[in-house]
Amino acid sequence: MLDHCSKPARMTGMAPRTRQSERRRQVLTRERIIETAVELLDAEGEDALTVRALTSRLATGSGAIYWHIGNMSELLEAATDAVVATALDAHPAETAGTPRDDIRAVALGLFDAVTAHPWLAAQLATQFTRNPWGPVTLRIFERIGRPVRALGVPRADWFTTASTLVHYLLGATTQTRQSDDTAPASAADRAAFLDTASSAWQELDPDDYPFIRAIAEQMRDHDDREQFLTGIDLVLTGITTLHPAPAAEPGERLPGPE
Amino acid sequence: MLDHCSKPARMTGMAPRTRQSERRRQVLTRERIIETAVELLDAEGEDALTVRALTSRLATGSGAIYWHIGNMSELLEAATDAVVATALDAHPAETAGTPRDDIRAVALGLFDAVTAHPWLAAQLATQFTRNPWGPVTLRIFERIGRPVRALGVPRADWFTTASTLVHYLLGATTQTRQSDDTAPASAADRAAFLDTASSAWQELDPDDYPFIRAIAEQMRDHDDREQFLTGIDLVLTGITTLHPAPAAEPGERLPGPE
DNA sequence: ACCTGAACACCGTTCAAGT
DNA sequence: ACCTGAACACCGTTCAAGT
Repeated sequence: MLDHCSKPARMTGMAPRTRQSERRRQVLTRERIIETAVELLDAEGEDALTVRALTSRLATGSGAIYWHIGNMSELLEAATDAVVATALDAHPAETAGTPRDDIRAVALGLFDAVTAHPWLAAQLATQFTRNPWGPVTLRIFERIGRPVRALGVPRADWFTTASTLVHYLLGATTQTRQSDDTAPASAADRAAFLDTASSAWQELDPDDYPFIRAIAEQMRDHDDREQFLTGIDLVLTGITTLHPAPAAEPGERLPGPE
Repeated sequence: MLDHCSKPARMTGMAPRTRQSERRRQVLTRERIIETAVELLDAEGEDALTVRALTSRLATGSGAIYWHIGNMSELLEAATDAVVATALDAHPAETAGTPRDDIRAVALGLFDAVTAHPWLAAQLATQFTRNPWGPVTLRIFERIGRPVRALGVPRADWFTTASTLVHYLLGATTQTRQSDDTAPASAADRAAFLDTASSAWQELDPDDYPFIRAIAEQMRDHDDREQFLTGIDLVLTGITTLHPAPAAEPGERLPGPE
């Protein structure tokens, strides 16, 4: 008989077994803490997620939180992972037609998640740098990798190709938003922001920033989502140019080598 | 006559005028604070940069810091910008031959800076998400944009093309490193890390993570720098495929349209 | 103009103690 | 096993006061 739990917060993915049917509104679980964290982040932004705020929302003490969760950055990771998971599940890869569509679906899922949860961009970036092969990265990588394989990319290039796509994806989703954490920008706010930025760019020193000055108007008129998809297409073009796909009927499912 | 400085920390790029020749070792300036911040970050990692640590290194009070600097995140931005600036200056764009070489030079400059300053990856990511068009992004964008233009990309696509490249670049540099902040990983540490990660991947559920399992060995044997450059080439291939360059002598300098 | 440093209003985390 | 909540060791930032 092993003492399976003398130190807390270890069994990461496992809900504590419920003996009868417990009123879930009352029991404190890891899942409930994560849920509440996401609510707090959505409602009041990243700075509002403190253990004190959690304890008051959950009507417990800080010790209770730490019994379930380990520490704050673990909670942030779990919250990010949860949101990313549902974002990716929103577009199940099997549904779409071509591998290209699958990749676009994953990309748009992430993009929409970031606009729905303004705190997510910063957390994705943090997760990605602090824990490059943590659950969040792994999840995205897997979802991108499958269509990369189906695209007909040779096995030896799977890792490199998927990495490139994921890197672009993370870079792009991560820059996508200029609102502050609490108030998702309205369309008007956004236009105003782009307008002032664009004007500021035109005032830059012509010797230091000729290129920025040259694209100032383009940037004012650009649409983030569209630009995002164009970038994906550019990377996909690179992939299919370097690794021309084996001939196949359009819409047919490619199993990929091996 | 205008009172140019009733509120502090406003004249961002301007050194306070020195009347005679002041012993610079003694005067506290914005630049000296930034320098010290970088030293602190390099030596002890991101968590070690506190205003208390700064005051003791600089032998002042916290108020002195705030007279020059505004707040902590402004300091972080300035430190990041300073390091990025010298990283990009290490490979002046004019030196290299083709636009492709210029782009690679910028990319490698950033890559090397991130490995030399382990805290930089996280800060780049933060700067990029919190302040998408701040000085750091602008600087990189300009440096990438010039060769994009020289590549012969049509004017209408300058912004989109440069964005894609920058997004990939940031994503890739940002994931590049798994050491903790204080101890840059030795080659052996790195190999051990990749080895355990690779093994862990092989243990993943075959239903949930077939792709990750399939690339586990590739990832163990991969080299970050090489993978980084391969990604750049892939994106460049996408660019030149979508926008074939006008014919020109190899090595000849293209001014770009307009 | 520039700097001091005590004080304020927070943090995350721990841990003896309860049930 | 699970939770309480006071206490600890920090933070960034402010501001009256000095020169």
